Amino acid sequence: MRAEALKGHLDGLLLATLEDGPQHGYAVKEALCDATGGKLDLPTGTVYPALHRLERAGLIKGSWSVVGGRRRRTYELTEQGRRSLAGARDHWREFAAVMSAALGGGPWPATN
Amino acid sequence: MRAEALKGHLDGLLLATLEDGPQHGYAVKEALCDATGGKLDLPTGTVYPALHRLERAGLIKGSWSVVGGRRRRTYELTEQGRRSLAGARDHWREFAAVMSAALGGGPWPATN
DNA sequence: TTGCTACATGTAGGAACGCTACGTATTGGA
DNA sequence: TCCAATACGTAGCGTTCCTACATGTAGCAA
Repeated sequence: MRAEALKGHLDGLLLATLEDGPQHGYAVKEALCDATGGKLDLPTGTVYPALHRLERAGLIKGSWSVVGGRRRRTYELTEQGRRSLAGARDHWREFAAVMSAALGGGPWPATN
Repeated sequence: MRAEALKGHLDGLLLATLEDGPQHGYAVKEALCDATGGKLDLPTGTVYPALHRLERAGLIKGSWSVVGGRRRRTYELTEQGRRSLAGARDHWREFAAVMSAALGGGPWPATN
């Protein structure tokens, strides 16, 4: 996976991962890895700053806790984050349509 | 269309536009705009530097000419560029699959 | 008890990319 | 005469993600 390919699309992925319930950062990273069959194994230096950015933007809300002697920062979607996620999905659909139209080679890949 | 969304995907679009035959920069920009129903109206400050980059990378080859009193730099795909385009299509398919898997909200948008 | 791995969070610095804003020049229509 | 469309270009900026490093706990194996 090219490094730059993700640019501008990471926020939506993080928000989507938090849609099913609150998660701490490391769990979000693992969930994304699992959901994509290991194809999206983000470095922590990518995940944590992105979560901080989302929190500053008011899209997620974090709170500290301690589980098993390890401190955790658990994040949950805010109402604004939920709206932003819906927007991200719309934008992705439009972007993917534009890319497929311009890139050619078949309108849509097989659902494999 | 978000500004950052395109990052890392522009090269493939430009190469795909040149696949059907040589084009000059401005025509490439127009072709992309047409192919996407005006949704991808790239500024010239994006197109020209990108073409220069592709030429430096050896993926396209440019030559000057004058048409109607206006100087043009016409670009055509190199063999390496053709291979790169095929790779870009593969990468896009994989990236789109990963995004759709992680973003949720339906596996693939309708083919509209 | 030493060492390693997994878990869990964080920052500093850098590289890449696309955009904004500008500049230059010609053609042709209002 | 003025402006839009055509056609090319660059400088500088902001954003983003990555690499590399730092910190600390828990648990397991040697």
